[in-house]
Amino acid sequence: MHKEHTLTKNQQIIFDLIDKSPEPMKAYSILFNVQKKGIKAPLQVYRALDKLVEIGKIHKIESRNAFIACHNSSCQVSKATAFSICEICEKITEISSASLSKYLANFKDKDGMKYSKYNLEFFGLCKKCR
Amino acid sequence: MHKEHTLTKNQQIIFDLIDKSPEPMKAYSILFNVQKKGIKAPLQVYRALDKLVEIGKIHKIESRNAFIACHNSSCQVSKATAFSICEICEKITEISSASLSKYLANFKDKDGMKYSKYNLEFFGLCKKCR
DNA sequence: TTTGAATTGTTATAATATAACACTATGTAA
DNA sequence: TTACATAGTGTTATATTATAACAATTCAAA
Ligand SMILES: [Zn+2]
Ligand SMILES: [Zn+2]
Ligand SMILES: [Zn+2]
Ligand SMILES: [Zn+2]
Repeated sequence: MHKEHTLTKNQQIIFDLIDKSPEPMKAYSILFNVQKKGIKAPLQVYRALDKLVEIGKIHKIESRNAFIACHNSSCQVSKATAFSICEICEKITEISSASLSKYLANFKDKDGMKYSKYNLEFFGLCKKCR
Repeated sequence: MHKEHTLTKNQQIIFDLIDKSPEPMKAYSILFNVQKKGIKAPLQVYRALDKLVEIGKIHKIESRNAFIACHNSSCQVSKATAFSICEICEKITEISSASLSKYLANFKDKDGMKYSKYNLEFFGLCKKCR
């Protein structure tokens, strides 16, 4: 059902880095880490990030200005995202809950407005930090 | 039940500006608008914004780096926020839905983690732009 | 093989946010 | 009242995040 996107060289380099990272990465940290691979300017990073977000390979954690690889197979585009964020250790996990996504996908506000996209960020303390 | 916070001079000036604004305001636009009142530096703005967010008088729209006054009486702190964002005209409204907030306040993830705070941003087209 | 869309490389700059430090107000308690 | 703590202020400098503009290149579809 989902279209395969062949990543370009820069996109692949940057995706691999984010995918390997145990935590979300920030743009300039990505830049620092890929300079040895020939990616030298912020724009090269941001352009790859934009594309990777667009095709759903990564998501942006808005409250942290950081990027995380998507490991949720039912999530091929960044249109319905939910994250769990520990406010102490900053551990961030993508939430994959059928009931949550169903509830939010069907949510209508008072005007009957229906939404094509949402992003939800939960904050609290993870197991380890509690 | 909720504690009244007496705003300081800078906090009041900045709150009044945001509260009067028909749309969310960005920090440097706020700065520009309050310079005639003697607030000259970004830090003065950010400090007031931090405090106003903390006490729930305003909220930050994370995906837009913008600030909006809270008009939701049941929302005295910024711990459970939901917004509707039109992707064309950028009209942004705070959503006040008892069922939504109840659902999210009780949401537990797979690990049984319960959250103390959340922020939800819905994207779509408003009435006018549809 | 042309042609158009996407991607790249590059320099410069814009926009958003915080560090550090000295000072001032304000409230609370001895 | 005096002392103390907490919060707020003013200021300069700097860090962090993100985009504008333009020329060159790649690559697949018509
Ligand atoms: Zn995902
Ligand atoms: Zn933690
Ligand atoms: Zn509110
Ligand atoms: Zn609209």
